Amino acid sequence: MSARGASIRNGHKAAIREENEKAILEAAEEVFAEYGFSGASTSRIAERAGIPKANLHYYFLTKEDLYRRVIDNIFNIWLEAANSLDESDDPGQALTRYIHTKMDLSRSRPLGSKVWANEIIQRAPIIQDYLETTLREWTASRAGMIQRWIDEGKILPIEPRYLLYMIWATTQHYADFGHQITTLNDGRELSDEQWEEAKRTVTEIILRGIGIAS
Amino acid sequence: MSARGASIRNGHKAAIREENEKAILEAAEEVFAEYGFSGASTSRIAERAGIPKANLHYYFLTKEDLYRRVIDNIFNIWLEAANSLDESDDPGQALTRYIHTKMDLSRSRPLGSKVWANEIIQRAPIIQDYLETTLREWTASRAGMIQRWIDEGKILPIEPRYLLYMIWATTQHYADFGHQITTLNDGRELSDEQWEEAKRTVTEIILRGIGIAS
DNA sequence: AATAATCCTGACCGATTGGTCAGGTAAATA
DNA sequence: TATTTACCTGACCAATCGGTCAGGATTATT
Repeated sequence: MSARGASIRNGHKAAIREENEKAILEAAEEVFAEYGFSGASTSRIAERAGIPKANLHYYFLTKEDLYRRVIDNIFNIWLEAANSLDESDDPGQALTRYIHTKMDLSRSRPLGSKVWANEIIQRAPIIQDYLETTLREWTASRAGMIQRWIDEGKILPIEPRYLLYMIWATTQHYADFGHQITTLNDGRELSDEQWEEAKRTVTEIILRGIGIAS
Repeated sequence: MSARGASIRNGHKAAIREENEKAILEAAEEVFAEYGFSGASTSRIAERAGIPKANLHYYFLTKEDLYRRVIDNIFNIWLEAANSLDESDDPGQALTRYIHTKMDLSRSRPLGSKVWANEIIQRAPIIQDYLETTLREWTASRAGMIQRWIDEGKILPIEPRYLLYMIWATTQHYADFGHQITTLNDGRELSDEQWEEAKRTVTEIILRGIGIAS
């Protein structure tokens, strides 16, 4: 236990801190994803992290502190993925890359998407400021980019915002409603092949839908 | 109070029962939509319904009973809307009607959509049997219908299930993520005109995306 | 070896949870 | 009018909630 990875580089105490915070944050993401902020209990999070509740409160003063840390992590991952919709001459390339990135994220980090969904459904009591600053600016800039594609005749005239919402909705659906999709797939999670076909279908419909031949 | 509507037809007692159950169910839908099953508290529901908590437990034995009634109502409304995707020769007509119905439902009954979303995110602890019976059958039948359209060359070959998921995701997004959409609309809810444009955009992209010229 | 800093946790706190119950009030029935 | 039935609720219950705290254990520093 005392000779693992970070513990050598950072000293024993620092390593313990690192490990425990990580365990708590992972457990918290699970529980917040499933039950939302109010429905989640710190004792359940502590139990899933394998530590006493009092120890959880040693690392994170309050439930809200912990929640904010989880949301921060998710938002940063989301921001990174958002950059894949970059300024590009070719809307087909840019949108394909963005949709694929978001679909991959829905598969690799479904919990983050669920925490976000819960937070929005509850009217964003914690992250409203994110929505009004970072997200609003990002959306405006990307909507402007799409509008330019329209003005240059590269895609058909559609309201850019509703296209963005459609991409968000469709890709995140595979995370947030993953349980429903699994159930409708006879209880089995989508296989690699099915996942690829879903990505292809989603991308094709959207690109063709805005007038890009694939 | 004693001379209103149903009270005349059904007697005073029956009218009281009707009114109270309705008030409780409406309050419950609000609270369950916002906080999910575990996060919702019966005292909060009772308070919002304007009655003492003990009276709520007179009409609904347990929190789960009440939740089931709310879910039942929502599922029936959903089933009714689902029929708008009927057997039809013309996929363009059928899908347009279905998408419009689902969009209208997202606007008129956003709470129901949110309760459903919460339930699925929590892995459907209560309604798993619905998913495995009614929803599974409905989906299979509709997927078959879409496949026939493909076989007849009426639409492009895409996996029917992923088209259905796309329609569900996109339309329900306007209910579940309504707060985010409002925030990105400078804090104002979508106007009638914006709503119509959203419907039009969604319908156009999907229909064109599967090869139906509009 | 002594001291300081950090990690850890059982026991506890007041508040809230879902739910019960005895007993009261009002309306329907006889 | 008398009696049955249904509606209503303040007070209460054990369990759980988020959070605190005193004090022990371990590691780092001097």
